[in-house]
Amino acid sequence: MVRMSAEERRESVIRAAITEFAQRGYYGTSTEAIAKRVGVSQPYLFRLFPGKKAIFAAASLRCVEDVRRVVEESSKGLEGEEAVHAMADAYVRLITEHPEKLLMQMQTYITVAAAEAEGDHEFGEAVRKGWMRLWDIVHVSMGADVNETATFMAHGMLINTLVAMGFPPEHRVWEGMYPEARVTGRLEKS
Amino acid sequence: MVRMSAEERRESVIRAAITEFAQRGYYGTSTEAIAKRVGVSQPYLFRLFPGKKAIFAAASLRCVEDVRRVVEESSKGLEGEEAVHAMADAYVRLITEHPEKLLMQMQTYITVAAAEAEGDHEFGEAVRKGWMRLWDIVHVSMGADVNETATFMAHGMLINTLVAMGFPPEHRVWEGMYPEARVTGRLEKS
DNA sequence: CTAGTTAGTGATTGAGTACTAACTTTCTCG
DNA sequence: CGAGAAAGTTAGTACTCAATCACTAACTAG
Repeated sequence: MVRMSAEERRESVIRAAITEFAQRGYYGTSTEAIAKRVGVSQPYLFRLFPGKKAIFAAASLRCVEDVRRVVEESSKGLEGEEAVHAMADAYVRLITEHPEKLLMQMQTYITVAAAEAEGDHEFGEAVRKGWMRLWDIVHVSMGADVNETATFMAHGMLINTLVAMGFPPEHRVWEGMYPEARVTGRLEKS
Repeated sequence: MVRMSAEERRESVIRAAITEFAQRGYYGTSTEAIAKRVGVSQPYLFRLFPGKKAIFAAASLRCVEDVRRVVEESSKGLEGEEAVHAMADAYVRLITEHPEKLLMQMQTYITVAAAEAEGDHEFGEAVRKGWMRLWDIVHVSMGADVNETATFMAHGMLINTLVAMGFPPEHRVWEGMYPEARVTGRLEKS
């Protein structure tokens, strides 16, 4: 048994939670599954986080932040066409190497909707804030054209959807997408 | 108590299942919640469907089909710019009047990913087939330009995402979208 | 060494859940 | 009417899951 500081453990929990929640969603994921992946007893999660929802929220926000960071860093110092290419490339690489982050994003969107419907606006507010940070980064990188920004983000959402639905890279549905998008492959079982 | 034919009941179950699964996903929705909404005892669902998964699949596929039908009918006899406008308008009206169908679509995408990861390709195959039918309708309506088709679908996915995340219609994130998209409002608790 | 703090576990509980089996009610039609 | 089929119910099983409680093991400062 490896002892860690609470802060380090929380990090491990967040990473494990992303892969678990990504695959089976909030309700489909048991806290025991997360604990097993971390290598810790299930009750101990409740020392590190106040409850299951808090774990999900932490995983969600981390994911949003990861995407923002990757896109931001990829386009640093670039402008226009070059920036677009770099950002698209970076995003596709992220979700190719970490498909769980793609699914976690989609789980997040849906869960925001559910949370809002139940009167919890805090989670949604945080997610929207993270999204707008990403939006603004793309926006300035693209020369502050709202239409182009929207189209760029839209293609990102389409990539997410097609990958989630399991369209293989060679499928004709990928025609008409940024050519980089095609490298995106199948989701793996983990 | 109103007696119905099994076929009629199945229809009611599908409608109820869409609203329930849309909000809380596959695992978050109990068969009892669906039965309550239908106005029937919970075990009776298992006479009408072989199991919970079958109910979800029926709800998913119905939703995909609804979208396809609405888009197809809206663009009938139109071409190019006119068809685009009509389809966008029809889609936005559909998800404004039936927000549950928007969420159910997103639940479907995620659940396909989960099903594929567990070795069930049947469900995914059916969903992809439905999606391609929609794709092809849009494709021919838009004059068979793959880039435009992809961009159109992409904007649809972005609308889904923004609505799910709860961005209000007046939010600046809607700038740069088709103007029709803006009418889309908040999801309601039902 | 000792006292106190931090990291972690095992046992349990109470609520919920998908699904089955056996039974009852209502409709239909010769 | 009477009988079979179709529509529906009640009761129950076997199981899972988030969260709590009371406890132990390991580290650390004086």
